[in-house]
Amino acid sequence: MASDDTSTPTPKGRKSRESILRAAASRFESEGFERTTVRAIAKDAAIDPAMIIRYFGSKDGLFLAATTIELDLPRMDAVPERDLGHALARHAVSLWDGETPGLALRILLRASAQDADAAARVRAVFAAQVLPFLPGGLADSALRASLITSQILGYAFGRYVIALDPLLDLDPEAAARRLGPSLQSVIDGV
Amino acid sequence: MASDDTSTPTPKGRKSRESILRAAASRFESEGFERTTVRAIAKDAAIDPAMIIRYFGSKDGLFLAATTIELDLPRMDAVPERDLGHALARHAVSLWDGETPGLALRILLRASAQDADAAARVRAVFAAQVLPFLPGGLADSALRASLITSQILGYAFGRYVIALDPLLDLDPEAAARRLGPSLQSVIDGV
DNA sequence: GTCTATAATTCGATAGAC
DNA sequence: GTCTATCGAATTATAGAC
Repeated sequence: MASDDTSTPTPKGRKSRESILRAAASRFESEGFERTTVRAIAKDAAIDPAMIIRYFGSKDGLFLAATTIELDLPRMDAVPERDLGHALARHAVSLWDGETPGLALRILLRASAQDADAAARVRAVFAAQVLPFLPGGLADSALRASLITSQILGYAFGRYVIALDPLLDLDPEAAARRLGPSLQSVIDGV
Repeated sequence: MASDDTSTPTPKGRKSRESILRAAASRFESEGFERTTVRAIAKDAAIDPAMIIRYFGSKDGLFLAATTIELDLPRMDAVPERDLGHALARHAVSLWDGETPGLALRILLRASAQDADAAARVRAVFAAQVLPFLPGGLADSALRASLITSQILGYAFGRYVIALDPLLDLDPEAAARRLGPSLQSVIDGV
């Protein structure tokens, strides 16, 4: 996966670049990486396929650009330990929904089922997002972080990939209310 | 996806058919459907690629044959409601591990991230496996079943797809012990 | 039942004109 | 910066000899 990128400072180039990224993200989300063709993205973006390679170097480079995620760690210092599950649930539910960074996360989740690099990036995201919020001195913190990660991934997978209807019907607050106790049980468990 | 299948009653044909299925399942699990080529399967099975098409009609047909799952519903009538989470966890953990039906489930899980049909089959499997074991008269049973499904899928995804190290280190009993309380909290929740 | 040879597509990526 | 034309590789699937 080459990460270099032809810089295009002109306004026109920038506009094309953005329309490519939008089209790519949409295709990657709905069809996955493998089944998405550069040609289809180009058609959606009303741009020549050759331009995509020019801008992003390769299909892999485009994928990287479309799934670069910058996450801001929320402040949870003030959250009492018994409310951590619900706080994490609220954070996760809102994170995965919407365009930024939800879309990139959903793309990455789907891709991680086929690509080892994408899987490694998912692991890295969660290692940075979950572990820091576990109470200090908690036993088995790495395992608990993995269990919490699994639950959040399961929620996202059930909702956005498998499309379990009852999950799709949940609004964010209701989802957090349902997810919270299960996350909390991981923290409270022996 | 054509499901017809050239019947091959001869012993030699049967043996070839089985070696193809073994090789296919192995490839599908480790590389996913898209990146697995009929040629690679044929090479693993020491058989000509044309034979695979002859036996299974198409790559899709082979995938179907390799992921046909027959699940026996465990008896849980005698399990008290407060132990249901742990019982479900034990059942799920052992189901996903091993060769039968674990291998087919793991293949299907990976494929469901890319293929809508596979996703539908995963939904169907869980609808049949989880819903019947929820206590009668429980409110929001469809939603609770989906939440339980999500947790189990998350566990499987974290362990077998993303490969979260702390989960890989768990033996079946320890995994069930960790998973149980979280599943139970879905049953106990308001 | 098995294999050789190849058809028919499709894809990512490149070269080069404008 | 954009597009036309095309290359070269890889794939599934088929036809037909043995």
